[in-house]
Amino acid sequence: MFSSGVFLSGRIIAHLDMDAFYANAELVRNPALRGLPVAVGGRRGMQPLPGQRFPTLAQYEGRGVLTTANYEARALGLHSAMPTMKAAKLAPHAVLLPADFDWYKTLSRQFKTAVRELAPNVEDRGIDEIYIDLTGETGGDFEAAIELARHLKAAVTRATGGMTCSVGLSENKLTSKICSDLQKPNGLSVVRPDQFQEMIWPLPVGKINGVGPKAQEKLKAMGVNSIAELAAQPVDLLRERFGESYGLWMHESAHGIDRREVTLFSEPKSISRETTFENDMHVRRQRDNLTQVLEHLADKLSQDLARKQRLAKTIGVKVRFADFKSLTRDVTTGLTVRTADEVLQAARACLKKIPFEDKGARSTIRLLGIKASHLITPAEDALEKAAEESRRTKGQAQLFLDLEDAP
DNA sequence: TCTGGGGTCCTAGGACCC
DNA sequence: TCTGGGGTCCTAGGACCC
Repeated sequence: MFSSGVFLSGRIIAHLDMDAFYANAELVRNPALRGLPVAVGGRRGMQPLPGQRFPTLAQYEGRGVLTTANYEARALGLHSAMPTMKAAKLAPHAVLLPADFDWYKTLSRQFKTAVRELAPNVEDRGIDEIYIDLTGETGGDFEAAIELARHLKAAVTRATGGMTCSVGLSENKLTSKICSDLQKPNGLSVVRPDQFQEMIWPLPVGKINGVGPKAQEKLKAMGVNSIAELAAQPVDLLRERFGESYGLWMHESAHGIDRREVTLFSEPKSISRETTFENDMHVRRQRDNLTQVLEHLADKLSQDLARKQRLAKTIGVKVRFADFKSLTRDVTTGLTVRTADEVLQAARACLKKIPFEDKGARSTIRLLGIKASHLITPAEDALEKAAEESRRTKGQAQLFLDLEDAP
């Protein structure tokens, strides 16, 4: 029998974050990279120059940003989301490898499977991160959780051929996420319920997952930089400045309150494909190229829909102009969309709504994308069609009745 | 140094219906 | 002839995250 204490005690949630995931994934299959500064990014097909073992940033030409830099590369000032050309100026001799998502997904599955074998309550947060509810495994005891976390870390390293991760332990997702970042790489950090103020309050507000650059800027203007300073703000003031729900959320976050559960499954809400061109394209003069791109995106998107067994009620397009301003347009037709042709047709209808011009800012684009949303399963689609059919026939029956009633 | 690609959630206005 | 308030759906944009 469980003692009632188990139910009265708080939760224990772990946040597990793989260290420099893509870069370290490359090291796993190519140990010769060990010790070298390695960045992942750029386009496919880069070859090492003659006499060199690996392609380097210096030889990169074109658009894009780094997706990851390992710790050796970070020491040279590189970081993810840095424009590749800027990185090349900073560290021309760093190794640059193109992203190989199939390989990263393989390793991702491996580490998640290893974790689930020890603790099954896992929430996916993308390719390299998970939350784990350890309440059941530990009875809410932090010493037991630390022990289990050590096992989890070892299992992850074994399952991935030597990759490390950092783990945060606390009573909720918000705090564990902050906490896993306290010691990196290969860290294990704990924030017990009575340690929130001592350990988290001194940190900058940007450490809260959900407080981004815009909110930080606004808070700074109010004289709020640390989480402690945010916690000291009257909740009404935050609601006034940031909106009802975001203001309240900020206030609660600053006080370590987060009731969100670890969710084991979630339905996909949208599926999209987009691409940035090597060179900007003129919407009229390069119409044929753009058509090809659109067809390719529609093709890929319909494959994604098929793989995930979904149909879309809404299709949207996204365009980014040469000046980086973006526009979106979407359509909901009342029909569900599935095939490449159907996606393409809907996407064309969306594009018709975009105010392109012959010259100037609205004439040249750098990105084109298609998005499917309001997704339903084939079973739901069949149900809705049946319901529609029944409404229609009922409507007809009603019409007949009305006619019969008529004199 | 010009800025990738895949997502989620929230807000706000207008249409439309009751 | 003027005037409600609420609910839901659609659309566009923006902030944020990995």
